[in-house]
Amino acid sequence: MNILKLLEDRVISALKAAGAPEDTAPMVRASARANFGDYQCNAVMAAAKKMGMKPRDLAQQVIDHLDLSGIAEKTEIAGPGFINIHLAPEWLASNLQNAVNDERIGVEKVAQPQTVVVDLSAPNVAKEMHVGHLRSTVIGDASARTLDFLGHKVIRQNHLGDWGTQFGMLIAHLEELEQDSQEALAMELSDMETFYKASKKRFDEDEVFAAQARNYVVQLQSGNEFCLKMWRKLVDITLAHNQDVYKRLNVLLTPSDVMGESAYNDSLPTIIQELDNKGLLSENQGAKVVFLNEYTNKDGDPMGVIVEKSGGGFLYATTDLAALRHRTNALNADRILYYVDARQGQHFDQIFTIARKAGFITEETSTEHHAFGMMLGKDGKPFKTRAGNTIKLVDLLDEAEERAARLIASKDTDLSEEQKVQVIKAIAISSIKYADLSKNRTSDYIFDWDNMLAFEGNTAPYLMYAYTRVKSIFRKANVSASDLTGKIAITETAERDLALKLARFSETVKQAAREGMPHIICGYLYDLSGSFMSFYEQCPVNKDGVEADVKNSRLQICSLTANTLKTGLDLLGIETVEQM
RNA sequence: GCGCUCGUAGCUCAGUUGGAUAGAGCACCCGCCUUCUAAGCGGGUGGUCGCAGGUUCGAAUCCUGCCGGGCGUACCA
Repeated sequence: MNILKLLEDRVISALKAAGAPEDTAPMVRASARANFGDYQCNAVMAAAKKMGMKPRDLAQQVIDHLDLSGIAEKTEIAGPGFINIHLAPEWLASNLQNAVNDERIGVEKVAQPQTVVVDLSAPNVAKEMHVGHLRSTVIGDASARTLDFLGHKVIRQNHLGDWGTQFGMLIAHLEELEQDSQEALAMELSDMETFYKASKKRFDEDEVFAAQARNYVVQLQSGNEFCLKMWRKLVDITLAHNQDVYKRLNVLLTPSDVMGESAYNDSLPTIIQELDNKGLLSENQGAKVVFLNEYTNKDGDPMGVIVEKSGGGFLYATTDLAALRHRTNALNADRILYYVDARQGQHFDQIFTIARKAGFITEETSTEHHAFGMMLGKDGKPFKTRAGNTIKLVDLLDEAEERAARLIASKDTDLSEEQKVQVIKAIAISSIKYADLSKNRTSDYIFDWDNMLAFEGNTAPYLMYAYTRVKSIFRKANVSASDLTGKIAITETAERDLALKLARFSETVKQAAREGMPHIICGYLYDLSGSFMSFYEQCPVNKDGVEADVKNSRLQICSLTANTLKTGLDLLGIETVEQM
């Protein structure tokens, strides 16, 4: 049950009945503080202004027409004309009861499912994934999971960087290694960064090698079989590396989601042709350019986007246009979401504009660059290691596991050794992911080991811990959630607070899906966990003196709490453990 | 130069798209484990929301101008 939607519908009716203008938005929000009720309507002040009425008079008329019987126990006017809605505990209880018995815990699927293409991760061939890939991968994955949960058709697209001039030197180096030393070959390929750097070194230092590398670029692009075979090898090795990382990160990407730059190769001339047919193409200094009046360059002239180089090669704008066309025509996308660095904002603005003009996407296609900020060092400057490199993703994960292991060692637990290993992994990976997911993706973020691998406060372990506490109650109670029957009653403040939070899951998930912002779910789950922790302290379940019906009621609240936490964490791609 | 973006507590971040007294975590201080897991709970200290104007019933949020950081600004991606 989406409470927000329900209240909005009722408020709209009441506003209409009170004579408010047709386009008046209901403006129902969760109340800022408890004494303002559970939800508040902020629409009256603005509407009254338009109508030339006193806000409080209009508010009274809205309340007179507002039918919330059985839902609210009290609606009142406050301040300049707010309408505060206090939900009835009985209604909260019955709402909760429905969710307990619903396998989707009260979250309806959308009425009109869309086809949503999610562009995420996009690592490069022959390079290690580094921390810079974390946001795209993890946030994109969470958004995809959330859209999928709501019933949309989600198509993940991993736009792999698998094409370009660097493949000449990579192929030449791979060939050398295969002939010279199997040992060196195995070693370098176990860490793609080493291989890449060795190739670069050869290219810079050896003229003969460099000439061969350049030759191979041409060969590869003209479809030479040997070069293609070597190229394929590099791609496969990289994909295998990446797949290990995805698996470790609990990210739902597979090799079948890979649609790399090379996949659009053959359609690039067609793109140019179609741009030309539409009259969008110009020639400038030998290059083929689309000029856009919407943007200006340094000299204040219309900005040109080069789609074909003077030598005849294509650029990433061309590839991205081909991808847009493919996603619209072949994949039938209603929405296309790009989880890509904010630095490419202008690039996406441009290609979206061109694609619309060229008809590669329709008027209805929603193209959204879900940008995220850069990673900065503790000094607020772009992040680098002492050696000037970025941190490899695998190194980050290793460090996290070491820290988690130290934490577990310091705890007095009755976990088996086997369980400990599992818990360490779950906590380590979750902490890293949560550090990224819980922040508003649009701003830059400071990379700091301690911060990223924190285990207290608003972190994944806190949420996971809340989950284990609920599960612990069920172990002690010695019942399974499915055996629970009887009426839920809400009497204590902590129960009411928890019930309200549980009821808000639906509206939260929908908002997060709409905006592609998993941090909204994080904030919600943290809030929910906090409410549960208070409930846990104040409302005993298994202790002596708890009446049977109270115990039964609380167990059902616990059951829904557990399911909501698990579901919510799953939408974030975070695993739960039963004990920790 | 132009464009985009950010500036909120000592630090890291929220702030429901213009709502009421700006919220969390970390750090610091005080309380709570013979009672369902203390990775926890309760309480406290800490703010001129970069600065100055403007818009209006109402601004951290919108507009303008400054200040400061970051990014982008056609033949890399």
